[in-house]
Amino acid sequence: MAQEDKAKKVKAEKAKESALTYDLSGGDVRPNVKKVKAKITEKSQKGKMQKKVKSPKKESTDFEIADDKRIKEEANDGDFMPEKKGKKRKRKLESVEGPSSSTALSLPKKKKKKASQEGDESFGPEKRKKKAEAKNKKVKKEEEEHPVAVKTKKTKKTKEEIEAARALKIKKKEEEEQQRWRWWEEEKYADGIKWKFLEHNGPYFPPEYQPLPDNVKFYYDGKPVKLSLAAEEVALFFAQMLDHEYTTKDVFRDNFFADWRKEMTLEERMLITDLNKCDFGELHAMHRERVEARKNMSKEEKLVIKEANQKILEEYGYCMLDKHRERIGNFKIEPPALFRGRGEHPKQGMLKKRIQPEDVIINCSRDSRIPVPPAGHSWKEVRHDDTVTWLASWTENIQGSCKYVMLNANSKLKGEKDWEKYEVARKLKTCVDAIRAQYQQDLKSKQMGIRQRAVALYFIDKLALRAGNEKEEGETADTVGCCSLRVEHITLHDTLGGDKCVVEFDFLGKDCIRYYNKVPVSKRVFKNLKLFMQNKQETDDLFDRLNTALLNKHLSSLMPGLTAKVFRTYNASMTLQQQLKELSNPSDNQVEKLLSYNRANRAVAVLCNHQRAPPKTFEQSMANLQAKIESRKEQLALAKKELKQAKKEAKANSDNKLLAVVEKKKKAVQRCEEQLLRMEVQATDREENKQIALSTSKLNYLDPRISVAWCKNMEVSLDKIYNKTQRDKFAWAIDMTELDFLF
DNA sequence: GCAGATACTTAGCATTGGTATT
DNA sequence: AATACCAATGCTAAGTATCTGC
Repeated sequence: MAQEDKAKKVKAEKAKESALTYDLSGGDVRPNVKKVKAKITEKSQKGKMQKKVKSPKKESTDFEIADDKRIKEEANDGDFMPEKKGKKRKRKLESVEGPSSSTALSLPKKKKKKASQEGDESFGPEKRKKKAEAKNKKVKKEEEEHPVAVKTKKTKKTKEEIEAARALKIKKKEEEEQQRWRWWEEEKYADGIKWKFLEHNGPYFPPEYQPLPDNVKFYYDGKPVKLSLAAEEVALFFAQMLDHEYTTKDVFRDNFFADWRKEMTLEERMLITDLNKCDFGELHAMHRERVEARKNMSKEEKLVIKEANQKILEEYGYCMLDKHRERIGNFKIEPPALFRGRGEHPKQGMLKKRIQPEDVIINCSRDSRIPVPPAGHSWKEVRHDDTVTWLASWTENIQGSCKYVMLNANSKLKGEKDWEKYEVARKLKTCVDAIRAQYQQDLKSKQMGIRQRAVALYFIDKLALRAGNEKEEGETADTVGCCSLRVEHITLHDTLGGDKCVVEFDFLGKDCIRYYNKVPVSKRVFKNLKLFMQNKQETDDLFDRLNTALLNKHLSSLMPGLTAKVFRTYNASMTLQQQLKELSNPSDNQVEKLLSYNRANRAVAVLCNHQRAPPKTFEQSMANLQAKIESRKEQLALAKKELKQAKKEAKANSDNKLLAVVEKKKKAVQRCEEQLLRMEVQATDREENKQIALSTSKLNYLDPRISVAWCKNMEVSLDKIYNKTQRDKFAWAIDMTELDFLF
C-alpha cells in the first residue's frame, strides 16, 4: 500500500516535469485526440484486460469544414435500404456510380512501384553512395583507435582480458558491417522481378513423432488403451495443453475430438466416443516431467542441443540470393499441433496436420542446386518464379490458406519493400490536405456510396482504423475493421461528457483486440452516421455500399500506391515525429530523453491500439523496483548526511584531506541521485507501458529514419532505441539518414 | 465485377537465453 | 553456482491488398 502510494507520487512528480498525457494535436499531424490517457477496464467475455482510451476533451478541427448547416436529410439516391446479409457476410454492391471523378489530385493510374520510384529522389541509390562510403571509413577509424587507448591504462590481467574481448567484439562488428549487403546503393530491378538467382536447401521438417514409453498409458473409461501411433500423437497434443484454458472450451474440445477420431483406427473409433471418459493424466504428467527435465539439463547437455540447432540453422537457415547469403525468416515447417486461433475462433482445437515434402512447393532459380527432399520423399512441385519472394510454400489444412517460407526482415527483399512503404507514406504527406478536403466535400455527396466512403476514410485517417476486409463467416473469429463495421459496433451520443456528436466505438479488431474509444466528430459525420444506421438491424453493415476494394480503388486514383493502410503508416510516423519534437529536449539527460522517446512511441501505440496482456509478473516486478527505489532513497539520505558532516568538518579546519573527502561525498550523492532518477523513470515508463505494446509500431509503422535522425540530433546512442535485430532490419535507414531528415 | 487464390505485412503471445543478483 | 528477471527471439495467426479466371 505504502509503496503504491509512493509510486503514485513519483509518477505524479514526473508527470509535472514532462507532460504525462499525449497531446496528439497540433502541427500538421492528425488532429486527433487531445490528451489520450490509457485507462483500464474490464474486458469482454474473454477475461482479458483491455485498454480504454479516454474520450478526447476537445477536438481541433483544422481539416474539418466548419459550416455544417447544409447537410440535410436531403435524401440520397432514393433507394437507400440496408442490404440483406448473405451467409458469408459478403455484400453485393450494385454497380456503383462512377467515381465522382474528381479533384486536381487525380493522377493517371500507374504501376505502383514505378510511381514511388519516380516520385522521390531520395529513394534511389546514386547520391547516397559516396557519402556512405566516406562515413563508413570514418567509423572504422574511430573504432580502431578506441580499444588501444583504453588498454594502456589497465593494469590488471582480468581487465585486460575484458578489453580484449571488447576489442574482439568491435572487430566482429566491423567485419559484419563489411559483409553487409548494401543493397540500397544498388540499382533496382525491373518492375516485378524480385531476384536473378535464388538457391537454398528447402525447408527444415520437424522430427518424426516418438511413441510413448510403455509405462505411460492413456485410459478410456478407467481402462488402459494402447493407441495407434497416429491417434497417440494427437492425444499427446491435447494432453500437453491440459493446463491451458483452451481445453475447457466446448468448441475447442468438440473440434479436437472430431479431428482426433479421424486419426483413430476403426477399432479405436468404436471404443472412444466420449472425450469426458478420456484420461490423459499420465500423458500430461510425462509432458510436464519432460519440460522440467529440459529446464534442469546440465550446461553440457544444453550446449549439445544448442550446437545441433546451430547446425540446422547453418544448413537450412540461409539462402543465396543474387550472390549474397541471406538469412531465411521461417525455414522450419510448422509442426503438427492443435490449432489455437485467437478469440472465439470457430476452428480452435482442430488438428493442424503434419506437412510432408509432398505438400511443399519449392521456388528457386532454374540454374541453382535444387533442394533435395528428405529421403524417400519428393516435392509437390519445383518452380522457378522470380516475381515472388518465397522459397517454399504449402497449404495449411485449417483455413486452406497458403503458408510461405520467406526471408528474414534484415534481407534485401524485405528491407526494400519496407523502405518503399515509408516512401509511399511520405508521399501521402504531399497530398493529404487535398485528400482530406476531398472527403470533407464527399460527406455532402448525393450518392450514398460516396458519403459512406468519405466517412470511412475519415475514420481511417483520424482513428487509424484498419481497412476491414470481408471475412467468411464461420471460418474465423468475428472481428471487424473500418469497412466491415456493423451498426452494433458504434453508439451515437448527441452529447457526452460535455462534447457534442460523440461516436462510441466498441468492437473486436484484428487478433480479437478490443477497440474502445469515444470520439467527438463533426456534425456532418455524425448526421451521416445516423443516416447510415436508419432502418438497419444491429448486425447490418454500417457501410453497406462500401468495401475495401472500392475504397482502395478510390484512394489509388487520388495518389498512385495509396491504400487504406498507408494512412496508418503515415499517421503513426507523423505522430512519432511530432511527439518527439514536442517532448524531447536536447538539454535533458539521457534517461529523460529515452523516456520522451518511449512516450512518443507510446502515443503511436495508443493511436494504433497496440495492446498486450500485462506481463504475468508485472505487479511483482513493479513492487521489486519500488523497493529498490526506496532503499536507494535511504542511501541517498545517508550520503547527504555524510556530505553535510564532511563539509562541516572541512569548514572547521580547512585541511586538504578533508576537502578531498567532501568532494568524494559530493560525488557519491550525485551518483546516488542519478541512479535514483534512472529507476524512477524506469518505474514510470514501465507503469505507463503496462498494457501497451511498443514493439509492433516500432517494427511496422514508424519510419526508422525518424528515430535515427532523432538519435543523432539528441546525441543518444542508437542501440538505446533499437536492439541488434532491429538495427539489422533498419540497416538501410541507419546508413542513409542524415540529421535533417524529415518524414 | 466478382469470388477465390495468392502474396505479403502486421500481430500478440510463448519460449528462450543472457545478464544481474543472491 | 543458482536463481530471478526481462529483453530478445521465435512462432504462427490474422490481417491487407492484389491478381486471376470466369
